[in-house]
Amino acid sequence: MRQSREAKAETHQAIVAAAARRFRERGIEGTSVGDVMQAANRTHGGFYRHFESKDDLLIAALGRAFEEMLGVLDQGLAELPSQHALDGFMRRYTGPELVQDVAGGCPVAALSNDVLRSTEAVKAEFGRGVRAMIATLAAHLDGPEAEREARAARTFAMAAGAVMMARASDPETAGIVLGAVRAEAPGTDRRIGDHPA
Amino acid sequence: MRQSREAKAETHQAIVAAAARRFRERGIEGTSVGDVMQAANRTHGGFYRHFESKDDLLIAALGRAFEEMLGVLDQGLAELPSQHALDGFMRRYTGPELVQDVAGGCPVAALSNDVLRSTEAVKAEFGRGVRAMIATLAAHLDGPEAEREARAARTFAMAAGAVMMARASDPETAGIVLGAVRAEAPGTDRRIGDHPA
DNA sequence: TGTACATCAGTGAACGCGCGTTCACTGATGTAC
DNA sequence: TGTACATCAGTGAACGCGCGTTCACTGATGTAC
Repeated sequence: MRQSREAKAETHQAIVAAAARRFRERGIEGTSVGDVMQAANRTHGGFYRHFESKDDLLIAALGRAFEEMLGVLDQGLAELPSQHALDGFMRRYTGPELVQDVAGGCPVAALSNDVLRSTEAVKAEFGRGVRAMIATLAAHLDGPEAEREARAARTFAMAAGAVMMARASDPETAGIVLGAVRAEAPGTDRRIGDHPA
Repeated sequence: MRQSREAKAETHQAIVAAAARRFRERGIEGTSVGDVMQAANRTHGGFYRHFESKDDLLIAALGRAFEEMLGVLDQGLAELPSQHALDGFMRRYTGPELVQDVAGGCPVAALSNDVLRSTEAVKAEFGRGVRAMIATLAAHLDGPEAEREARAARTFAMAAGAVMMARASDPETAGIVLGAVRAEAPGTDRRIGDHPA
């Protein structure tokens, strides 16, 4: 039974939304087309009316996941004075709420290793998301533009690296890593080799 | 034809060495037991004389990969004065040699997302490796002990995060991220929100 | 030290299973007149 | 606006394939005497 244009668009969105969560939660290879379609309350056969391949879906799902994450980021940064933007970001990004929510958390922290082994098209979409994250964070800082981007990129790299390491470790190790980046002097701006005051 | 104890030990090491590279290169789900055994010049059926399961092999392979990485780290840090240990580490870890060599590079940068979705036993082994990396780096710093560990953990998180993001992105984005953490003021010690001098 | 036998490392076929993708089919939607 | 027909969204069976694991078998190694 043919569905209306609206119904098709709804299905499309449901598939992308389900995929954006599943891919983050279970990884690319750990997520099957059937899983996604079931989560979207459809049968697997209809999948190819919407996407050319699983990779095609992955690209759409990455776009969606980054959009969601940029929303969380913007919301968290909205009311912060610029001198607290970086540590506000760091505290939120490495906090239990986002660390525990793999399916709804940052695609960088959930899928970097999977995307590494994907096609150039997937990496291009991922790179677009990474630059959007850095740009959004940088927009909340002050100082010369090139330097704001670099500071944003360093903080983001530290936050994402810490979350990935913590999630892949036992709880004790996770605590050490997250504690270090969240500490009273978490620093992403002090020169390497300098000693904290 | 039964093999001698020595021959068995040789086979065992060959399997672990092959697995340590394959898992990093292709991921956990992307690496089959057959692949590994072929790389070790054996047939797949003999695998279960050495390991109880693929997960059991993964644990051994992680141990091996961390050992290799600790060797690289120690070697790179050996002749550096302590005030340059962190930026020496950062430059080596984020340099093209290690970034491009996924199979022989850091297991954290290659497998964090895969391990995240593995069993507790695998995470425990991974956590052990992470702590060993941090401890080795911290041993080359000076200052109070707790603070050395925190600085080492922050730098390691930033380096690993940057490499993971860069590998999963298009070359342009990779350049931005790696450039930021390798910049003349790469800083992992300055307080968040401070402006560089 | 020599002999007889038990052990077991490694082989390669086979297992059941889930995967991505294809396909014939259905019937409601969209379109041409 | 009404009618006749083409389109195509969604269904569910089927495809070929590679996976982790098991198994009967082999013959050299290890061991008991």
